[in-house]
Amino acid sequence: MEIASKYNPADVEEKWYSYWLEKGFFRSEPDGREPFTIVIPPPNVTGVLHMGHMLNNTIQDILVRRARMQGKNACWVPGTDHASIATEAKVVAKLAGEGVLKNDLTREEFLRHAWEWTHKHGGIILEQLKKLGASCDWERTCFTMDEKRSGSVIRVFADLYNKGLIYRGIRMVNWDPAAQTAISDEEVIHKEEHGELYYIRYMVEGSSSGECAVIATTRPETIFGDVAVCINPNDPKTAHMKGKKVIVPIVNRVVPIIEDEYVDMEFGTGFLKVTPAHDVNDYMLGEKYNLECIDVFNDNGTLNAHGLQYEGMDRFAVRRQIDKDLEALGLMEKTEAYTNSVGYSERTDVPIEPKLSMQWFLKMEHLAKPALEAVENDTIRFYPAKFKNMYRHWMENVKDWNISRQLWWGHRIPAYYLPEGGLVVAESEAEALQSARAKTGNDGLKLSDLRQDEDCLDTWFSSWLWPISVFDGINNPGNADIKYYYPTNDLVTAPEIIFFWVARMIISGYEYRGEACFRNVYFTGIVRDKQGRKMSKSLGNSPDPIELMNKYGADGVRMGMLLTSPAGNDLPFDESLCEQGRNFNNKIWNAFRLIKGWTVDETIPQPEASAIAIKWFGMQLSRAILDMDELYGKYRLNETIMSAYKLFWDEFSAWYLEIIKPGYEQPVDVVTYRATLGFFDSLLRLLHPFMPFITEELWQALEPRKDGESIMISLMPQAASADEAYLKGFDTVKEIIGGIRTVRLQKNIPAREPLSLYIAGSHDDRFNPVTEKIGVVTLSSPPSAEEEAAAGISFLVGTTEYIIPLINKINVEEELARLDEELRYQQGFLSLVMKKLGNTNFVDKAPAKVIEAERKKQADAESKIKSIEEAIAALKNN
RNA sequence: GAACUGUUAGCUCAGUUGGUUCAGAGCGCUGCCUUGACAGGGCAGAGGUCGCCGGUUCGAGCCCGGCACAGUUCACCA
Repeated sequence: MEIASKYNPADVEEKWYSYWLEKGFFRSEPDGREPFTIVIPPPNVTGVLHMGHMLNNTIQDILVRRARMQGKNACWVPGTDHASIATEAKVVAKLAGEGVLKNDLTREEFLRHAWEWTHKHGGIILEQLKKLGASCDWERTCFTMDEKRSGSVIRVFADLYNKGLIYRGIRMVNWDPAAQTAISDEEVIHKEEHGELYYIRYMVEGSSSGECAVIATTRPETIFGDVAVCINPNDPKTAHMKGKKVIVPIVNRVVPIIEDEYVDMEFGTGFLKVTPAHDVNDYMLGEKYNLECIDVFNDNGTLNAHGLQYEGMDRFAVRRQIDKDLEALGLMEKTEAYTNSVGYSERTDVPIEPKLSMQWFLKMEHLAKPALEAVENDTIRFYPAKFKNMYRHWMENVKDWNISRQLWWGHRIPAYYLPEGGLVVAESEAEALQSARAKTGNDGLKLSDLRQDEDCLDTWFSSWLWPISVFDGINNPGNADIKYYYPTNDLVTAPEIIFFWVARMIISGYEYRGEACFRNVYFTGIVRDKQGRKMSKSLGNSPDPIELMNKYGADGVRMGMLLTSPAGNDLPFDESLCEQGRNFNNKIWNAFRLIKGWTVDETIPQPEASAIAIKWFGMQLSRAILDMDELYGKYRLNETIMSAYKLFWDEFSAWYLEIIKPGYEQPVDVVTYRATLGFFDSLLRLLHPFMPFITEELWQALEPRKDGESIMISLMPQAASADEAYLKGFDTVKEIIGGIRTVRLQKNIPAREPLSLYIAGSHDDRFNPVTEKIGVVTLSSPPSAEEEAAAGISFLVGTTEYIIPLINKINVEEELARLDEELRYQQGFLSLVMKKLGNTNFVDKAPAKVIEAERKKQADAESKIKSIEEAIAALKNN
């Protein structure tokens, strides 16, 4: 059989993915097995795969594939999110490119465009996940705006409204002037910004002496909304202004000086302009003193009629212009550089504008309680646990959630306004009409008399139901799927959305199922470039995942993503990681080539060394299985893969295969061959969750398989018992061989030149065939006392001295110097130990076990010193 | 401004209740190796005052206090 010396992923990946699909291995239906469920964090429906998705979905696939191989009924539900703001923005931009303005369209027309866009670009990302090997149950693919999910959202809204948890009210909200919608507090990102602090003169009314209040502000463009100036009643600096009135520049509005301790006496001049419509704190002052609220902005961030001659100009243009105009009027005292923090919209990256508007809110305090407890008492575990702090802090200070958005793309709020005022909330128009008639007592009421709320719901108001709604557990709470698959097991997501999504899912889980929505949450890190920058489209520093997979293979990239990404830590991504992954694939490939290249001779006996190697590797394998299980349990996946990596590369390839490898063109005995195939099979299974494609390819080629067989539905190998002493004995063999190799290198002795190796001291003979084969040595006790004393090169393993008689090859001076150095080190070590043992405090207070250990160190050191001294004497005698 | 987390080899990270040679792993680096699975490889090495200062202890990478630096989250005074 001719097998290429390099593994070519392109040849096999598509083949096996199609095979898995065709055989329905990803499909899951409720049955008698233990379920294992993961719901995908739904990517934006029109998004494309980026490195963050690669990491996130690789991890999910590993967890799902492992669970499946543990005999569980694994179900990974895929789907996409309608991403209200993001998608609407894309559609608006696309239409604008065609010269069509959103405002010129009716809601229905706009939604037609949006659906068209969604159908055109939607689901690309799910296709890309297939290339990664994602073993999702594609028949369960959901969309947050498909019929069942939409129904769930509306039902939940109505239910929470009926429970009195949803209310409507005028509040100061975060207004995004680009998207022209309100957004929640969580969607506001504060950024440090270097700006100016403007000192503006507000002349005192009726003063001829030019008396004025100088007000420091960062937002001069809001003076059109000024309705008062506030001072601290305890501030001597401003006390002389009490009771007076000042004139707002440009607007020439006369406003009172009011007093409130809210004003910080240390800041600026001690005067604060009060603009209730455009600042949260000012709004509170406005409420307290019953001040007028003058909104000076249009929804798009330009000034409205209150802005006088500035009407129609953008808020920032007005700021610059007003600076100049005030200067010209002599009312600008000064400006100074000032750094403050400004809220930006997470979606559109424009500064948000505090704005009063009518919005829908969900009361959170009561809902948050069980969700907080669940994480506190580890009913739901976070990996890493450090995120518990963040979660607790947010939950304990949770504010009501603004759930309405002034958008069209999303779930329209099912509230219907009555002609005579008031509203009803209902799951359908028919029900709304019924309720409206009941409420008004007017049976003649028609649907057209009702007006449905124009707003739609926050995207997260649909995704917070995801673990339930994908199993239709809202509409149909008793169905077989939800009963079987819920609660889900693991959630894999980014810490950035812990409040947006994770916390709210937990809340809805308790509200609608009365129990946790998942057991474990694995928080991935952020994928960064070598310079530590977050990978992003705008920076252009993100490699294209599809190209990466073409270059290194899906398995290689999966390995690369996993090798250095502990949970919750950022991943400094570098293509060389994929290279390492690819190299590992190649290593596995070539080990397979080696094994399959052997001819098997059933008549030859099994070499002793092979029998030892099989016994040893079996134990080593068991130990690795236990190790991996423990690491999996702690979600330390990078360490899990490293454990498998070292098992395959170091233990299996470098030791096991080297020991059992028959000579060139020699056959292998059948016992060893069968055992080796068995080991290889186990190794492939252990590696399968990480590298699904190459493991399937080799597993299929390892032995004849029937149609319908697959490594992905086989079971994980189980650990057998391991004899620790035997493993330790083998470690000693490795050290001895290392010693021999070092001597060969130092003395330029070819690796295959046979040598003698004398043993002076205790030695475990069980492994001699291995030592002799790999070390290319003949082991023996020194043939005579004379030989033992004869010069050679010696090294210590433990307290045993191993001597290679090389009298002709050594430089006595050099060897003596080396031994002398070693002797001094051991003597120094011994003296430290003796000092410790001579310390009565230590001897009195330390536990017996520790003292015993020190005594053993002493004995060992003394024994080593004796060996070295003997070697030195032997050299000197020659 | 507050809280939390972290600081161990060139890089990315392990290091359990303080106690055996406990100072580790992978990558990278250095040297040697060209026929026999694999140079996408083999073998052997070098590299660290465990951020700094103090304390507790017979004993500290690990516990306590302070400091420095970094990151994250929250809050925000115009």
